[in-house]
Formats: sequence, C-alpha cells, structure tokens
Amino acid sequence: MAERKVRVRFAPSPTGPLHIGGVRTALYNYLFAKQHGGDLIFRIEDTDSTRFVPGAEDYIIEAFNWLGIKFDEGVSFGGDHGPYRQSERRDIYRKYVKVLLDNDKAYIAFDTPEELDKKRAEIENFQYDASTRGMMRNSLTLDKAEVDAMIAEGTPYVVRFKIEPGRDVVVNDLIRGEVTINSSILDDKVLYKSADDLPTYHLANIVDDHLMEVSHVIRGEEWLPSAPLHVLLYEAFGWADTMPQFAHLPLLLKPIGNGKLSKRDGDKLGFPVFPLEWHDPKSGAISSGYREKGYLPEAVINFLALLGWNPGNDLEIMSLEEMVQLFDLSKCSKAGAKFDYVKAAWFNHQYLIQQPDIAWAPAFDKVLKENGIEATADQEAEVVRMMKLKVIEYVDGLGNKKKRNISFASDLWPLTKFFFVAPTEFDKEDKFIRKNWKENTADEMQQMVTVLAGIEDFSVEGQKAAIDPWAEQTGIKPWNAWRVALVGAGQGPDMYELAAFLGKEETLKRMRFAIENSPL
RNA sequence: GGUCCCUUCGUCUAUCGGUUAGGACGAGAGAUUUUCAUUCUCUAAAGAGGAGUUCGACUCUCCUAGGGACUACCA
Repeated sequence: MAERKVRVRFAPSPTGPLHIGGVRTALYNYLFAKQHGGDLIFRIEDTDSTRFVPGAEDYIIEAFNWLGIKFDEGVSFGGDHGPYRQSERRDIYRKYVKVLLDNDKAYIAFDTPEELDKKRAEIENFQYDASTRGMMRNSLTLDKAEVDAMIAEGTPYVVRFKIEPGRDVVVNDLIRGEVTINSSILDDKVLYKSADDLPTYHLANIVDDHLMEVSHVIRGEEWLPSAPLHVLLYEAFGWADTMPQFAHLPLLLKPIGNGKLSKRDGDKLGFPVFPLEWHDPKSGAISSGYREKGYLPEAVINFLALLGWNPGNDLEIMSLEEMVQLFDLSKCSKAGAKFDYVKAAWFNHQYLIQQPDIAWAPAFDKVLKENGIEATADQEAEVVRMMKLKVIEYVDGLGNKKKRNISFASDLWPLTKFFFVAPTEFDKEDKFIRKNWKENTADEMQQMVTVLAGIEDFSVEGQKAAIDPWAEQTGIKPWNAWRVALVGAGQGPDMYELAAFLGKEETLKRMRFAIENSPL
C-alpha cells in the first residue's frame, strides 16, 4: 500500500453534549494522529436537520479545549479541505450522488415512508434490496419518461444505493482483522434524503473522508455492521485504492447491568457521562460534567485512555505525551469495557496529589466559599488567607508523603472544617467519642483548661512545657479527649499543633463548650 | 428473528503454545500513627462450558452458552 500522510477525523453530530465514549474515540484519534505526525480533523455531521441542538457544537469545542485535545483543522480550526460542516456541503454531495446515478450504482425511489411502513407490516423481515426493489416504485421499475415526469412535478424521492447481492465483502479492520459480510444481507441504503434535502451519514461520510484525504477511520464498534456498505461505496465511486483503513473501537458499557453506557446511568449512579456540565436548551435539564465535579482533565484523559487500550505493561499513570509515544491500535482490546467510575476517582486522586501546594489554593477557596467561610473586611481576609495556607500545608502533608485521601477538591471540607468551625454537637454514637470521653473526662478537661489558661506562650513548645509534666504527674492521657473537644471527631493533625493554630482563646472556648455539653 | 463482533480475578487488563496466570481499582487483615488520613506488608479473587489440533493450550480450530452492536429518508 502506498505510504500517505496520516489524516484522521473526529466527526460528531451536534445533537447534544459530547458523550464520554465519544471523548475516548476522539482521544484515540488524537493519539494516533500525533504519533504518526498526522492531522486530526474536526468535522460536524449535521445531516439530520431534525435533531440539531443549538449550542451543541460550541459545547463540543469547549470540551476538547478543556481536555487538551487539539485539532489541526476543521470547524473553528480552519484548514483547506473545508467547509467542515456537512450542512454546508450540499452541492458537493449532490454532485457525487449524480455520479452514482449516472453510473447505475444508485437509483431513485419514490416510495413514501408510509408505503414503506406498510410493506414492513405486510412482509416479515422486509428489506429494500435486490429481492424486493422490483416491486417498489423506483427508477428501476418505472420507465424513464415517467420518472422524469415525477421529478419535474416535484414528487419527493430518495436516492438508494444499488447493492449487488451475493458478494462477500471483506472489511480489513486494524483491531479485528478481516470481517466478511455477504452483500445480500445489506439493504439498498438511502443515500440522499428527500425530507431535508441532505445526504445520509453513509454518503456524506464516504465523500468527505475521500475529499478530506482521511487515511484512517477510527470509530466506535456500532459502525462495524455498516462498514461493508462503506467499502462498497468506495468501490462504486472508484476510490477503492485510497480507501481509509478502518479500526472499530470496543464500546463503553454500563458499570452495572447490561448494555452500553447511557446518559441515564450517570444520573442514576452519581457520576458524569459528559465532560462538561450540559444545560439542555429544550427541557432545561442539567447533566453533570467531569469538569464541574472537580476532575482534572489529565485524569479524565488518562482514565479514558486505559478503557480499551493499554501499553502492554503495568504502566498506568501516563501523560498525554507519553500516551502519544506508546499508543498502539493493535493493542486495543476487542471486548467492551465496563465504565468503572470508582477507578476514575482514583485517577483523579493520583493527579490531585501531584499538584503543588499553590495549585490547591483556588479550589480550596471555592470549597470554603461554598461552606460559608468567606472574608469580607480586608483584615479578616488576611486571617482567612493565613488559615488557608496553614490548612493547605496540613492537607498537603510533609514532603508530599502524607497526602490526605482526597479525590476531589470537595473532599477537602469534611477533612478540614474543624479548622474553621468549632464542634456544635457531639455524636454520642461515634466510636471515637465513646471510647475517649468517659465519666471523669469533663473533670480532667477542666484541670487542663486551668493549666492552659495559665500559660503565656501558646506555641507547640509552650503548651508541651505545661501539659507534659501535668499529664505525667496526674497520669492523665488527655490527647484523645482533647481531640473530641477541639475537633469533635477522631481526625486532624497533632493536638498541640492544632491548638497552636486555633490559638489560646478559641482552644479554651472549645474545651469549655465540650465540658458543658459533655458528649457522654 | 437475521447479520456481525466479543468472552482471563467483582472491575480495567498483562500473557502473542511451555508462567507458581502478572499488575491496578475495589475488598479484607496487620504494622506504623496519641486520632484520622498517609505509608508499608500481607490475603482472598480469573482463563464460560465442551470437543478437537499438539509432546504441551488461556493462547489455534469447531460447537454450545452468555454478552454486545446493528437491522430508519438517526448518526
């Protein structure tokens, strides 16, 4: 086969938000293109005017922008193979339909949708093909004068592909090998619709891929059954020698139960199936997005890449650049992959903890704001800023070794709220509280309040100097009860550090509150 | 119903005829931590079933079962 430049495309139809499976298909196209120094084309397949959804196109572009998948040409990216929106290519399709018609590869059919429905009801497994087209109203059964007259009158008609039966059509798939289908099971597909004066996917797809010099078609498995039809179309046009190579990707399946991943699964199980939040313009319904859920784009990309492909070894955390190097279509799996959103969260955790301290600040800001911690006056703002830095330090841990169990920025609040808010009640059922707050704990706390109230230096060292001797003398081990008082739960940093952070006043306040509202 | 595709731990997967079938997520146990989290260690967990081919099969072939996709004037 002649060597030619790798050119691949991702061609969604703007019928709504971009499905996460589509994101993966685009990603694989991107990896393949970049690895071979080729081009990635962004084409909009809007040949179904009835399903057009305003805003969908912009949404898709924004999503890829967020994810870091860059296109070389296409809608909004430019290029010299345009236009890249199929609705703007009517004249081109008309021209090529005529070529097929003139060469007896296609014919005109006048059967109305109602007539077809009737046929389907009458005849079991009715299919418009070589065995039935002789009894339908088309340019094969009507004489030419009649056909011309009907066209002149403006009778609606479609153009159908004339499939010769009884031929084994071989599709060479980069992932699945040779797939053979007999042409007799294919129907005479509508190539050009009367309803909206636009071609169907099949025709537009072949014409565009040819004209845009696409070398490889990497798409979802749902297209495999119609791949033989596409091969036949390339042949009918005489383009067989430059026909792209096919690769049909396995589907993304529901995490539980059967079937492919759908929009509703996400809503039901609480994970997004769209990259960005989507507001449906008609129903007003909102579908959650990975970006808004707090996912990092790198994590989404990494997770998605491994659903159906792997580098052949144990490597899991990979950058886009690394994946470009390692990607291999022949290493793609053939079977559908269940969508494991728990592992998606783990990937996000991995990327989140790699972030430097400073990167946490904006996300943390947002979390605090959502929970009502917001400074108004300048002085307060400074205090909150300092607190945040301290808390980020705690969250980040020492030397990046003590990362907290955080998959999303929103996980920060339950982990750090005690820095900002004093306990207001104590859960008597809480295991930690029950274990560490006993009959005489209130008395012991009172003693401790007295000791702490008497010290000047409330630093970690200052506290230790007062508390440690007292603890040793009395035999009281106050730390866990102290934690109950200051945190209200069995979590948080070292107690002296926490107390120093909160300051003497707040520390004593919380202790007195716990004594009065004894969590017994 | 028809056509095609697929089938290794619960999940994602490695293995391209010879392995104690490996890794990761999740689960469980233990150690560390004054708490939690981290970290570390460990454990359980798989070749759908049946025939072949072969000295030898997870790997090749066939059958069965199961799953999936497609079967529109949608993509």
